[in-house]
Amino acid sequence: MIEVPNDVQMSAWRSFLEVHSAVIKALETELMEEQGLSLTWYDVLTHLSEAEGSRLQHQALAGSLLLSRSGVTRLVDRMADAGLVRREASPEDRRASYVVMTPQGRDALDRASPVHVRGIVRHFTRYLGSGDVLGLQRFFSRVLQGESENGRQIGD
Amino acid sequence: MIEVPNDVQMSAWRSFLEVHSAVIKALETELMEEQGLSLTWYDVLTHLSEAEGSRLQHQALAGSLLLSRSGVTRLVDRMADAGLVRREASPEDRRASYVVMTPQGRDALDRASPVHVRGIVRHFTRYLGSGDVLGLQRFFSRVLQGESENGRQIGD
DNA sequence: CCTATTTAGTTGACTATGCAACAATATATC
DNA sequence: GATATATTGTTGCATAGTCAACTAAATAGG
Repeated sequence: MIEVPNDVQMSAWRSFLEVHSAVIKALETELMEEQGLSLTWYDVLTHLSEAEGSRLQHQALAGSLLLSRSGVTRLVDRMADAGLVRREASPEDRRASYVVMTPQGRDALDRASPVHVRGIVRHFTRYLGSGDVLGLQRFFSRVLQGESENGRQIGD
Repeated sequence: MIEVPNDVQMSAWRSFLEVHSAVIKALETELMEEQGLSLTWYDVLTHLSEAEGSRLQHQALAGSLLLSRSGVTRLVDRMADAGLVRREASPEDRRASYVVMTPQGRDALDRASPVHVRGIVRHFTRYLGSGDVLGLQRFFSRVLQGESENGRQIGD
C-alpha cells in the first residue's frame, strides 16, 4: 500500500474539500433564501417522501441523515413545530415512533425540490463532462465500498 | 445549459456527499482518538505553519477556514487556553491581532500530521487509480473556477 | 415465566457556531 | 484636519448538534 500521497493526490484531496464546501454553501443559501428550508430539513423530507407511506422511524432517519438519535429527536421537534412532519405511535413496537410527512411538508418539498435540483445542476453536475462521469463514479464507489467494510457508526 | 440532471449525474452527486461524509468522519475520529485534536484545530495549525512567521490575523484565518469572525475569536480562545497558539498585538494596526503558533502548537502539529496524512491515503487517495486523478482534478478545477466567479463570502 | 440485556426515543449539560450590535481604530472625503 | 465611513475583533443571544444518563418497552437465556 502506498504510504505517502504525491502532490497530485494531495491536491485532489484539497480540491475535493473546497468543492464540497463551495457547493454545499451555495445550495444551502439558495434553498434558504428561496424557500426558507435548510438542507437538513430538505433531506428529512426527501427521505420521508421516498419511504413506504411517507413515514420512517427515528432510528432509520438517524441512519440516513448520519445524525445521532438525540439530534433526530430535536430536529423532528422543530419540524413538527413548523408543521412539516408529525409523530405517530408505532402499533407494533410501543417504544418506537414514526415520523410522518404532513401535506404541508409535501408542499414544502414540492416547492423546494426544483430549486435544489437546479442548484445541483448549476453548481455541480454542469461541470461534469461526459468523459468524467464514469471515472468519478468508479472512484466514489471504490471509496464507499472500502469504507463501509470497516465503517464506524455514528451515535452514542 | 442542461436543466435536469440525468440519473448518472444525480447518483454522482449523492456519492460525492456520501464519500465526503464518510471520509471526514473517519479522519476526524482517528485524529481525535490518536492525538486529541479536532480537524478544525488541525486546520488552524496547518494554516499558521504555512504562514510567514507562523502568524495570521483573525481575519485571514476566518477566510481560509471559512469561519465567521466570531467563530474565529472563540476558536482562538480555546486553542490559546490549550496552549497551542497565542495572540499578539499588531504594531501596524491596533485593531488587529495576530494569532501565533506556540512551540507546543508546532509539536502538536508535527505529531498529528502523520496521522492525518496517513488517513488521507487510507480513506481517500488510495482509491484513486492513476487513470482517475486527472479527470477528477479537471472536474474539481472547473467547479472551483466556475463557483469563484459568482462566489459569496461567509461572515456577518 | 422471570430476570438480564438490548433497543427506541428523550432529556440535561455542553460544545461549536452564526448573526447583530458594539467599541476601538483606520481610512476616505471634503 | 474634521467628520463620515469602513474594518477588526469581541460579546450576547440564538441555533443545531453531541454524549451520557435515563425511561419504557421488547427480547433472550435460564
